[in-house]
Amino acid sequence: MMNVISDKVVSRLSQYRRLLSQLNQQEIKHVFSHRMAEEMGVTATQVRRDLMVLGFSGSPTKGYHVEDLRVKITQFLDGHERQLACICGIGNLGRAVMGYFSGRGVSVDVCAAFDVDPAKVGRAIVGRRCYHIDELESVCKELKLSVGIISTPADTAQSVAEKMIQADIKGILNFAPVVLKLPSDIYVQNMDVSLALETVAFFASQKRQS
Amino acid sequence: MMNVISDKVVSRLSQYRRLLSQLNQQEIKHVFSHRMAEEMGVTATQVRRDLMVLGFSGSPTKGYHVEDLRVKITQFLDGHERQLACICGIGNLGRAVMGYFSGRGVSVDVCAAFDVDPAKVGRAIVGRRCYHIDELESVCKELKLSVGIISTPADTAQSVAEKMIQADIKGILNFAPVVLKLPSDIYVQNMDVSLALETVAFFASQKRQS
DNA sequence: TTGCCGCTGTTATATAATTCACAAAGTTAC
DNA sequence: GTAACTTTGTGAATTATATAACAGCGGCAA
Ligand SMILES: NC(=O)c1ccc[n+]([C@@H]2O[C@H](COP(=O)([O-])OP(=O)(O)OC[C@H]3O[C@@H](n4cnc5c(N)ncnc54)[C@H](O)[C@@H]3O)[C@@H](O)[C@H]2O)c1
Ligand SMILES: NC(=O)c1ccc[n+]([C@@H]2O[C@H](COP(=O)([O-])OP(=O)(O)OC[C@H]3O[C@@H](n4cnc5c(N)ncnc54)[C@H](O)[C@@H]3O)[C@@H](O)[C@H]2O)c1
Repeated sequence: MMNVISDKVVSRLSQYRRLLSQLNQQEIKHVFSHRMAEEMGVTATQVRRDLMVLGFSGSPTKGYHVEDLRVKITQFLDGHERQLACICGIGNLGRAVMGYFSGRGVSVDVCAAFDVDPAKVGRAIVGRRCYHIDELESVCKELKLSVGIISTPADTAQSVAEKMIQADIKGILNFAPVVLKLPSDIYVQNMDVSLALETVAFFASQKRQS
Repeated sequence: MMNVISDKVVSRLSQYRRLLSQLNQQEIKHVFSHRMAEEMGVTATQVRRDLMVLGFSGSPTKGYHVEDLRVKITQFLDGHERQLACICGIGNLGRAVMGYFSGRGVSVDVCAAFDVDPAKVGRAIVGRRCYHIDELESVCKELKLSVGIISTPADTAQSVAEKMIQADIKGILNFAPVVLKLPSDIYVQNMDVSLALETVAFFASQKRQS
């Protein structure tokens, strides 16, 4: 079994890559861990530690080669093939997400949309055809999608997730405010905006008193 | 200084409250930690440990009183007054968030919107007037807002955050894919959807190989 | 050359978060 | 009444995560 890696490290690697792309555009060839750390709001030690998992070496005098490191991270994160995703629930949020990730050259491409609303099914949403949720399995298997995004109402999220699993999807990004009950071999990340907002509100009101 | 509490605990408390509201609607009066744990996908010990910070006691025979606990959590999280928030950047994502949190009876109310686009400023967005970003300080101070949501493009997020601080905002929920550089007395939570999606994609592709 | 200097890579340590384990206490069975 | 359960509350142990510490190396100044 492959050496286990925490999702925090993966997330930071993804952030490093983003930063490296920016540095690349600014024609910066080399960068020190301190610089990366400062831009990302972490410590230099953390940066070096994270990069250890890649087996990528920098030079003590020049730092890390920006483009080489970017490529190395991309190889590590994306493996070989580009990742494809689908999204279920093309409401207000779903449409925004779809518009953001569809097309533009980011590393994950959201290439299929699903809904149950007859007003949406069959029509094109931000340039992609919207399928009926019943077509999920066939479309996903055909396109070999491995990632699903749930932006349906909370009460349908569980059933949508189960349909995704039927369609061989292995990772889910869930915007619905529910805890999905799924087999442990499915990776789930919740993006619960309400929870996040309430957490921010709590600390904001605490800071207010001081 | 008040005993420090981690954001993870705050977030879970908020989730417990959500669950308790549901149980309340189902007319369930008492609940055991095991039940709550199962619904939330955590351990029973964690539930009890989290509830310790409230100083709320359950009964070994009946468990926790649903409504009393809900009220206790609400007092703890919201303090006394209802929290008010503003949102800057009424694009695709901002409009969705605005529509979701404006009005409906959740604990945080997004009651003011700001943008720079002349096509939006002055008009009503999902029932609320959209102000120009230059009015941020005066409006926020007048309404005593303490929370800000950033959904502007990445390259303007830092300047928007600084304007929020000028307006006495103490907590920020940031959707823009940048690390904000702010004084340490401002609480920031990043909702980086791209990072989350890439993280999910990574683990999905890993599961695929096994 | 020689002796610093600043950076990387990595081990050791510290802190944070979670789980284990169990005493205390109410309930039920009989 | 009391023995057997069940669950809470919480100190202790464990695990996860982040920081500190430092050896090793190459450049550079004198
Ligand atoms: N909009 C926000 O900013 C926001 C904030 C916090 C949480 N959320 C959560 O995100 C989710 C989506 O929010 P939204 O505002 O876009 O909701 P929405 O009501 O605008 O959209 C939901 C969409 O899902 C579709 N749908 C319903 N059942 C379906 C099914 N079984 N299969 C496929 N599609 C189905 C509906 O037809 C609709 O188009 C909700 O769970 C909501 O709680 C949204
Ligand atoms: N839409 C998504 O699903 C998604 C996903 C990941 C990240 N994001 C991030 O969220 C942010 C918003 O995304 P979006 O899709 O809504 O973008 P958008 O371009 O649709 O909207 C941006 C809005 O911000 C306004 N704006 C620009 N400068 C401003 C300023 N200085 N003050 C106030 N308003 C200003 C613009 O007029 C526009 O209305 C971006 O940073 C984006 O990277 C969005």
